[in-house]
Amino acid sequence: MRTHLCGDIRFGQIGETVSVCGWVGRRREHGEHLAFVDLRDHSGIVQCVINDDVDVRSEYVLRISGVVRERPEGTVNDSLPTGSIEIGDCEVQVLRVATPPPFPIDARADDVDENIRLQYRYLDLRRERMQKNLRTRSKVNAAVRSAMDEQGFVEVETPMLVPSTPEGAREFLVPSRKEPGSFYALPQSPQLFKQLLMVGGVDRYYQMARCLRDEDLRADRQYEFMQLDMEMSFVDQDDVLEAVSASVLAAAEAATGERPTPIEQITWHDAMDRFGTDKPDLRFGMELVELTDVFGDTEFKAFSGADAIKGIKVDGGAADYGRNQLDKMTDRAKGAGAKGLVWMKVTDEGFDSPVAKFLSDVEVGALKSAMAAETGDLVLIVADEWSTTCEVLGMLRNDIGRPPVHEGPYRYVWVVEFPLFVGRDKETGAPKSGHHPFTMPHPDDIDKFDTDPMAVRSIAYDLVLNGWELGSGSIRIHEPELQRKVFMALGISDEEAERKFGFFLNPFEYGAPPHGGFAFGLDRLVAILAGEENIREVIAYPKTQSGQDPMTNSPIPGDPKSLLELGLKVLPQVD
RNA sequence: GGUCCCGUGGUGAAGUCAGGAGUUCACGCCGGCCUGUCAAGCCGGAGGUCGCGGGUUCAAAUCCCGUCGGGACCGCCA
Repeated sequence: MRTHLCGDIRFGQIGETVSVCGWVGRRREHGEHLAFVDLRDHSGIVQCVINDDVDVRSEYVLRISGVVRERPEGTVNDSLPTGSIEIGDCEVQVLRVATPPPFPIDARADDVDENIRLQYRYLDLRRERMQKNLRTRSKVNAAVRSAMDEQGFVEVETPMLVPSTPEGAREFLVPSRKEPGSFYALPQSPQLFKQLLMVGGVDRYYQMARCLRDEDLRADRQYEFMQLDMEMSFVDQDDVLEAVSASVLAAAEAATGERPTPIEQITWHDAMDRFGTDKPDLRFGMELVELTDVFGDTEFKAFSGADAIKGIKVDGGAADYGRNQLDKMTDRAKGAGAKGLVWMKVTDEGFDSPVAKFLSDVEVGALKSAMAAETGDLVLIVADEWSTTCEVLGMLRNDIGRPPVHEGPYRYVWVVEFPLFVGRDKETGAPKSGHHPFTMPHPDDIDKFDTDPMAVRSIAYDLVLNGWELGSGSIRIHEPELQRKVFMALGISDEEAERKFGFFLNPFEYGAPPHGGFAFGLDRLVAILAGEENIREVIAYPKTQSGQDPMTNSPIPGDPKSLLELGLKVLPQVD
C-alpha cells in the first residue's frame, strides 16, 4: 500500500514517486486549487500539496501517491525533519473518513484532562509523545531480553492462576467454576515459582512477568505492572548485581542511545544517614549533616537527649521560604513523625530563628561551621530517634531539592545491606521481614539474632534510579536450620511455617541450590528513560487512580448467570 | 481509611475570594473567500444542565452541606 513512512522521506527521494499512508494532521487550504495537508503516521509528518478539490478533513485516513520534490525557496520548514521536501502531484485516496477528534492529536493534548485522554486512548496513542513512549518501552523490552539471553538466562513462563499466599500485598482473587467457593489468586510476583525453578535445575531463569497487586494506585503504581524477574543458582550477591546491571544498562543504552556510567553502591545505613531514604536521588546534594555532637551539651530542651540531630541546608533559601511555608514544612515534618522542625535563617550576625535565643554562641558557631552555612541560607534541623530524624529530613530534602524526572543525569545506585527486620508487629511485637522471610541474613550478623535482632543486616539489595525504586532482590536462605532461626525471630512457629510455607519450603528438602535473584519494574524504568513523571504515560491502557478504565468502563458488575455458575452472591454495600 | 488540589460549549483557560442576565479569550467544528502555507489568514455561524443533588438568598458558576469523577500525597505496596 505504501512505499515509505511519512517521516522517513528526505532529500534522497527527490524525483521519486512515492505512496504514503496516514492520518490528516493539520491542513492549510488556499481555495479550490491549493491545499497543504500534513499527513501523519508513527514516523512523523510529511507535507502533501494537493491541487484538486478533495474533501479532506482532520484525521481522515488517506493514501497519497505523488512525487517527492524540493520545497520552493523560502518555504522550507526547519522545525520538521521532512521540512525541506514535500509530496506534489498528489493523488488522494480516502481510506476512511473520520469524525473530528475530541482533542487535538498533538502536544496540546498534554494539557487535556487525563480522564478524556484515557477515554479516547486510541486517539491519544496516535500522538508523537505516546508513540515515542511505546517504542521506548519496546526497545527496553528487547534490550533486556537480549541481555538476559546473552548471559545464559532461560525465559520460563509461570502461571497466572496461582494459590493465594498469606503474606504480602493484597491479591486479586479469581473464582473457580469447578470448585465453587475456591479461588485462585493472580500473582503479585512469581516469587515461589522462580525459586522452585532453581530447585528444578534451571540455573538461570528470567521472565518479563506481569504482576498484579490490589493496592491503592499512585503515579508510579498500577494494579498490573511488568517486572524483569530473574533468579540464579550458585551465586553470591555480586553475581546477581552484575547480571542485573548488564541488563539495566543495556536497556538504558537502547532507550537513550547513551551508555550509562557503572552503577555505584551505597549501604542502606549510609543512604539513610546521608539522604534520609532507602531510595536516594543522587542528582542533587543537600545531604543530611550530622549535628548530634554539635549539641552534645546543649541547654535547648528540644535538642538535649535526642538520639540523633541532623540538618540540611537550603542554599540561599532564607528569602525563598516565608513563615507560612515554614509552618507548612513543620506540619509535614510532624505528620511524618517528628516532634518538630527547627528552621534557622543564616544572617551576618548569627541565626534568625524562633529558637536562636536558646543556643549558646559556641553552638551557633559550631552549627554554622558544620553546615558550612553562609548568610542567606536556610537550615532545617530535626532532633529525634535516628530513623525519624533521617526520614523526615530526607522527605524535606526531596520536597525542596528534587529536580523533575526529565532533568539531570541518570544516577543509578545499588542500595545494599538492608536490615533483615524492619519494624515490629503491632500485636505480637515480633520483628517483621524487611524484604521477605526467605532472605539470607548477613553472615557477620548471625550472632546478633538473640541480642539485637533489629541490627541484623541481610543480603538484600535495591536498585534505585534518580530516587525511584526500580526493584529489589536478595540471596535466599537454602538451608533449613537458618530458615528456622529466621522464622523463630519472626515469631513463626514450626507448625505455622509448615502451614503457611510448607508447599514452598518442603521441595527444598530435595536439594535446593544456593540461589538469589532480583526483580525490577519495567514500567518505572521506561518512564524515567522516557522522561515521564507517571507510569501511565508508558502504559498503553492504564487504569485511573480508582482502578477504572474510562475507555472500557471496567470494572463492570458481574453477570448474574456467571455469578450463579461460580457460586457467588454479591452482598449489598456496607458503609 | 486520611489530607490537599481540580471539575465552566468538543478542548484548554478566565470568571468563584468580594453573589446580580451563560459573560469572555484561545483552539477546534460548520459555511464563505483565498494558488506557497506550515498552530496559514480574513469574514460569518453553530455549540452550555457552569459534574450531580440539596440548602441559604429577591437573586448562586460564585456562599454552605452532601455526593460523583479526576489528580498528587500519607496509610498500604512481605
